[in-house]
Amino acid sequence: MGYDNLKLKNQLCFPLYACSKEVVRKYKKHLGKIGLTYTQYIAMMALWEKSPLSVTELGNCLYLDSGTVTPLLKRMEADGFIKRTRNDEDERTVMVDITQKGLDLREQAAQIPPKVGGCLNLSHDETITLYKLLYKVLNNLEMSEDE
Amino acid sequence: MGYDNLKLKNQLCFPLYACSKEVVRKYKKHLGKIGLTYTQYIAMMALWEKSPLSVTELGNCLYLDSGTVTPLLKRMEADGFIKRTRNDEDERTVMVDITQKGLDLREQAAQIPPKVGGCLNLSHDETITLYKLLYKVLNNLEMSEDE
DNA sequence: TATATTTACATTGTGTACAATATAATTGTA
DNA sequence: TACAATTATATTGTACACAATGTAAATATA
Repeated sequence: MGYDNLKLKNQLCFPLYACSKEVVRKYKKHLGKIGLTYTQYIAMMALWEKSPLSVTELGNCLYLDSGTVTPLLKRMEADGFIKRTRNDEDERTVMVDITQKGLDLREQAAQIPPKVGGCLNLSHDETITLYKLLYKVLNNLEMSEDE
Repeated sequence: MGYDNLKLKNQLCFPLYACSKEVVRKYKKHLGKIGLTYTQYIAMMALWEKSPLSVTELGNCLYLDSGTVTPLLKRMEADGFIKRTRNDEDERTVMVDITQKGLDLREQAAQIPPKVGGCLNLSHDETITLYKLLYKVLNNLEMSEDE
């Protein structure tokens, strides 16, 4: 009985990948109504809390690189949610600020997490356990950058 | 203290999304050497185990829709890993088979999961717990298709 | 202070990912 | 058996996602 570790059922990565995709898909249905994609939504969450942020800082918060963040921010600026300004002190860095339109979105966005959370149907303990395990993996992966 | 449920730290979906992305990134580094992307890799896993599969069946296995699967399979066919054949009995369905080149890949692919698994650094119990919680969420999301 | 290095973003190219739509084959039904 | 409805796949358009590369500004060093 060979190749057991190549069965989808025996993978940890596959349910992780599929689960992430399905949760994001669920979010998208709600986010579409307020004009955000999922990636734009997590960018707004970072900015609602810590604006202004540089492009690099935002990318680090979200585990995204500049090839993703730059076009993402351009679309968000075109939609009027944020503003990008090149820093006066260091002309290399671009600062990202929220506009009033971006701030106004917060009220409606706050309704969404409980709706999606309800679909997951986990107990409080299960939620905490899953949360901790995910961050544990995330941290462990950062440790082993080299391999 | 408003909008606590909009902080990245308080989200479950965000570590899920980030974790999935980082694990896939880790896989990619190994998969590149054998000429596969991550999505192609999980498609091969499904096919190694259950080939032949129709496009729809494969899409269901992987939680992917035809807009993703069709171009994916076309690239894999161009690379010589699989073969697509329109079914004789039902001309609507396309059957996907593995080629010899695709079969030969299995040996090298089998080396990869333990390498990535090592980076996750979870105990046996933690791995089982995470696995079960991910499938629980995945199943619960399928139940609540409507909302 | 000239030059090498580093840093911060941006660009390019390839490959997903999915909603919405289109198309052709099959099946159900009057 | 015509024709409507369904099914299976493909196409289109938009938006990530990242590796590799490019570029300009800032910093370090001889």
